[in-house]
Amino acid sequence: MISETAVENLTLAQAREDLARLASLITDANRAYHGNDAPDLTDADFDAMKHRNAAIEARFPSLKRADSPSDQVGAAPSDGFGKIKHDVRMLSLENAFDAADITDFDDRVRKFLGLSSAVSYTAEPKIDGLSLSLRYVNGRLTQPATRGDGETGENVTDNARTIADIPQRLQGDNIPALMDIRGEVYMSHADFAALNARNAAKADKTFANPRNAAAGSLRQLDASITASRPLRFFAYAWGALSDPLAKTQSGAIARLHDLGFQTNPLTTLCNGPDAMLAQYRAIEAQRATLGYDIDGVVYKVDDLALQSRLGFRSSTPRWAIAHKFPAELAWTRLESIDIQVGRTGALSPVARLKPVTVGGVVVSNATLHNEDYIQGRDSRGNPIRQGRDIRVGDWVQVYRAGDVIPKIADVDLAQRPATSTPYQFPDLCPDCGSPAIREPGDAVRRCTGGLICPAQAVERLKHFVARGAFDIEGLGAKQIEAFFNDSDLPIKTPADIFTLAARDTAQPLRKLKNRDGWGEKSVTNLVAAIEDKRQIPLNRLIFALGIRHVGDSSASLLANHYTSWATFEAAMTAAEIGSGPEWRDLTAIDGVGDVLAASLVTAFHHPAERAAIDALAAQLSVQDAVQNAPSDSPVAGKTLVFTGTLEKMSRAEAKSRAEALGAKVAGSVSAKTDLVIAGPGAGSKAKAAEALGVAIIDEDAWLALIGAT
DNA sequence: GTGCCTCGAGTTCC
DNA sequence: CTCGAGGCAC
Repeated sequence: MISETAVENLTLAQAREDLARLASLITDANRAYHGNDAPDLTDADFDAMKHRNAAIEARFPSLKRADSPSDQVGAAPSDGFGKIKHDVRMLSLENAFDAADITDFDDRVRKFLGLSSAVSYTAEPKIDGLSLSLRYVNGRLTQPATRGDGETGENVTDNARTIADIPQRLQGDNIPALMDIRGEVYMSHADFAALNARNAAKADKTFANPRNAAAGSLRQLDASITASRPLRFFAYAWGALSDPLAKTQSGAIARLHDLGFQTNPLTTLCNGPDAMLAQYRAIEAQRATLGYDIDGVVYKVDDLALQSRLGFRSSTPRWAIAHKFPAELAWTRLESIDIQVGRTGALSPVARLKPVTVGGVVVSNATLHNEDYIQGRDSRGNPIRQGRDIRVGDWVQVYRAGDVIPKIADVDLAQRPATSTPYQFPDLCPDCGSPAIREPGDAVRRCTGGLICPAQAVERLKHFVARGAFDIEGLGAKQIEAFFNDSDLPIKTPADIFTLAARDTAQPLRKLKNRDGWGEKSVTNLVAAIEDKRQIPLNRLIFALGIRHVGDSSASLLANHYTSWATFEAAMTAAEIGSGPEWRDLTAIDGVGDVLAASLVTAFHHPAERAAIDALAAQLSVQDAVQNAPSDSPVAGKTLVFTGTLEKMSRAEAKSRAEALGAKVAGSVSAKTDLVIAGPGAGSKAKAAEALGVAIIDEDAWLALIGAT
């Protein structure tokens, strides 16, 4: 696909056409790469396309497109970086946007800990860069990794070694044998401006903002290029440590500084929310003169013992929060409203905007959530945007929520065309024409077509191959779309994926390798990737089915409860909604309520859906769930029930501690309960425990049991 | 019944 | 990342 007319022989018109084609191909390939989708192209093909694009641009500078791929950040494919699994996950932070969010945060912290006195927090600027985890073994830098998805990052060793702020070797005594030090790589305003000026002079690509410049520089495959880019680093956190750094967050930061790291000089200690908010205002006032980008202030509970008691929610720590500065805003025109159909049939309106730059990024789409949101109301009927509705043709104010998702903040009624009419939300599915119904009390309107609706079917398949589900390499969203519409070798249901190779072999013509852009090699790879997933853990299979209300976490609950596919499938088949032993067993799972249970049972009783599930299961070898008892704690694997008032810690804390030790915390006492921890005022649960002969201990005995003081 | 806390679902741009 | 809503504690 790259062998075309030599660049020097191109006519102007051909060149223009070629640039447009290359721009789209390269953009798609970049997207596929970064989205972990199908790698449609080999690196060699990708490089060839970029070279051709650059060559044509060099010969016809006037034709260079506004969206030229040579200007795209992060366009370099970076196959050269190895993957590194973080020992301790790199989490994100909960966000706060106003003073009330901060006082709420402080209230939650104190409530969780059962403290009425003030808590001390560190406050530091939130650097707008990219986070990096640096591993030091015996004081020597061994392995710097990017954040990645939090679980697994990329090894950027050579690049990180070129950053002056990152010590190769730590200073001082008593350096822990193993340390993962975390912080932010960033570029100063001055260095960013100089880099762009230098690049512009060389007709090289310029960067939209310092963050992109830092990210692009760190991801260079050639470390000498990274070395020529002036990157900096602030240390502010840590992962795995063989010895603690200090007893407090502020002490640990001071220690990091002593070890030779740069730490942010604006880090201060605040006693309670008033001091935190004062520091927020102080940092905001200095924002313009700092010389580097920050996007808010981060507060962390100072006492590390309290941090560890607070622990983590599924993806954020309870002991920290990011107080974000107000988002950047931009006005543009709303050109049209499109409706997308999701895998559950949800009709989601999307605003198509006249492209506008917001916070250094060109935005052309924005989410409109649902019908009410367009009309200017939230789900409770309260006005948003002072109740102003959104119409096609309006001037709208766009921002990027959390600096990512474009949303519409406001509408300029003075600019509204006199002819405009309120947006009419469709009541038929735009894809299959089935009625789209809004259940009472529901915010979304859903297509009732089910598997009949092609949009729903495709979205379900995309979910099936997504990360967390089957995660089949080389079979991403784009390939799913293509196979769904393929007349020779269609994939219409999950089972079709696993019969693909056999169907291909059965054909005399072997269509697979003759698909556009496909060859022997890509076929072998795809077939191998599919075979690789024929063995699948039970929880992944349950999640992949795409049953409404069954996400990642509920799928694991179900897998751990039923252990095997045979047991699970039999229980779902036998269950009746609202009654019977299977229903009671299902809804007794902590975290499974009536709605989720009904959704599961309905799916297994629906003839077409059931047929698809059976056909799929027949293709697979499902791995039983392994009960993991990670700790040797006496409560590991036990089911506990707390009742009455706990005096030394809150209920939430007791639950999270017990779970960290491998115990399951249930809400009510049953024959499966191993132990009841009863505080003063325990009533019916303690009685039930006595009746069932379940062991009962008091809070002090419980604390002794888990070795807490 | 009310008020948290989490999870699920949908979305954008790199 | 955000919103809605499910699930559970009080």
